Amino acid sequence: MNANKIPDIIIGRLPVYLRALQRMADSGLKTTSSQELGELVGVSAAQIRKDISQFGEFGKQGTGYAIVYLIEKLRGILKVDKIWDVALIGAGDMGHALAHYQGFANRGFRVVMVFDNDKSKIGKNVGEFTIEDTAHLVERIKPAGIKTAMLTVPATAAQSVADQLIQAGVKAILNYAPISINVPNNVKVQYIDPSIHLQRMTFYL
Amino acid sequence: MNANKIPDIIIGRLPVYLRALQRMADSGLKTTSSQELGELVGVSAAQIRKDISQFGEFGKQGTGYAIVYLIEKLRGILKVDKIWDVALIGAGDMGHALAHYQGFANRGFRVVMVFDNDKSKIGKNVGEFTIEDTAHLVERIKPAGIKTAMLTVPATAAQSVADQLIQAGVKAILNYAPISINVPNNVKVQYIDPSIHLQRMTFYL
DNA sequence: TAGATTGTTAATCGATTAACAATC
DNA sequence: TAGATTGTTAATCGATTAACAATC
Repeated sequence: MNANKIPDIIIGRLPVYLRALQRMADSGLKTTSSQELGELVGVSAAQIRKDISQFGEFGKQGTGYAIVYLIEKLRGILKVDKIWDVALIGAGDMGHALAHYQGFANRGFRVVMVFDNDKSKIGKNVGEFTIEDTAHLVERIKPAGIKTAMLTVPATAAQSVADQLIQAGVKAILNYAPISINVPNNVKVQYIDPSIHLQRMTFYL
Repeated sequence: MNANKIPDIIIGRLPVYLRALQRMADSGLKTTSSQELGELVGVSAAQIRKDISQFGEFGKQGTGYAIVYLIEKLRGILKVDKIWDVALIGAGDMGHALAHYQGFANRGFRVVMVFDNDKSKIGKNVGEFTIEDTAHLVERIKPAGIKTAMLTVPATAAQSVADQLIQAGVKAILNYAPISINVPNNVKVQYIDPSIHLQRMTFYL
């Protein structure tokens, strides 16, 4: 298994498989098949098998995959068998929702810091966090060794905050700002923009 | 131009082009090239040209694309040259953030109804909306002709709410619930799950 | 005109599917 | 054993890139 050779499109499907498997495990199921999992997530059985087999032989002919075992393997592959500290920049409505979000538990992440550049917000609390000044972002994130951040600032601020995050050593940015940002090759960005996602569907209406 | 022949992966890039073009227009630019736009959004110039040329000849040799004209065309293609009414189901933190979200303006959408099944929330206000009972979802959405909805309910409720939305005639669902849902072929779903997006990046850390 | 840039073709590259031997 | 299902190969399908004539 050489990470460099695995297509990113396969990596993108693994978290979806993992989510479905965890749900199966929660409901008490012990084993599943590529066909059953495929129906659940909307992917062909052949593709499920091909994707998983990139990383090892985790199934058994005749019986399929042991769910808990496969979950362990996928968590290891995706490196979410540990908890990643996440910095949140932008304490608007979306930032608040993410600071309170329960969906990071057991998925490998926890928010540990919240920043904003609005003087009227700095020092206030969001859930269990005290909003810090974005001006201190680098000096706070770098020594903490934080590699992951979520960006919920206005589009106009996104690139400059992203630059600071990169300077602070962040290598993965989940960008909620409605703008494409430029980052070095060794930094990953994922985009969440509800308008973009909706516009992708209206074409078919 | 036959919609059925356009690959979905191209449709998925058009909103990103549109977003960048609108930003260019806002900053006063008049024309752009496939190369300039490509650098901005992280796509090759050849791909930009190929994607756009699926729908017509919108550029000019030597000078490139007139930004406002291309915006008009893309908005027409994506059918966001009108405003789509959107129903929001789930008035938790994420639902509140989306109800207040300013980012739908000028992008083709507006939230018009908010539902929840929590008796303690029904009747309360979220921004300009009064939270309605999910039990009345079909009878409210269907006569209003709403085709687009956002789902911010718990995973356990997602499939049954999706079924009701489909019954109400909704054809496009933006699903924030952390679970894959099954829908008929003529209904589109897009998924937003911050943990999934983060897990897609931790592989590379 | 000379330079720039499109739209499109052909070539390349990559992803998905079908099929089946291996084997639990 | 018989049935089920994996892992993998080869074939198919689809997407991206490179290159360039057309032309603004």
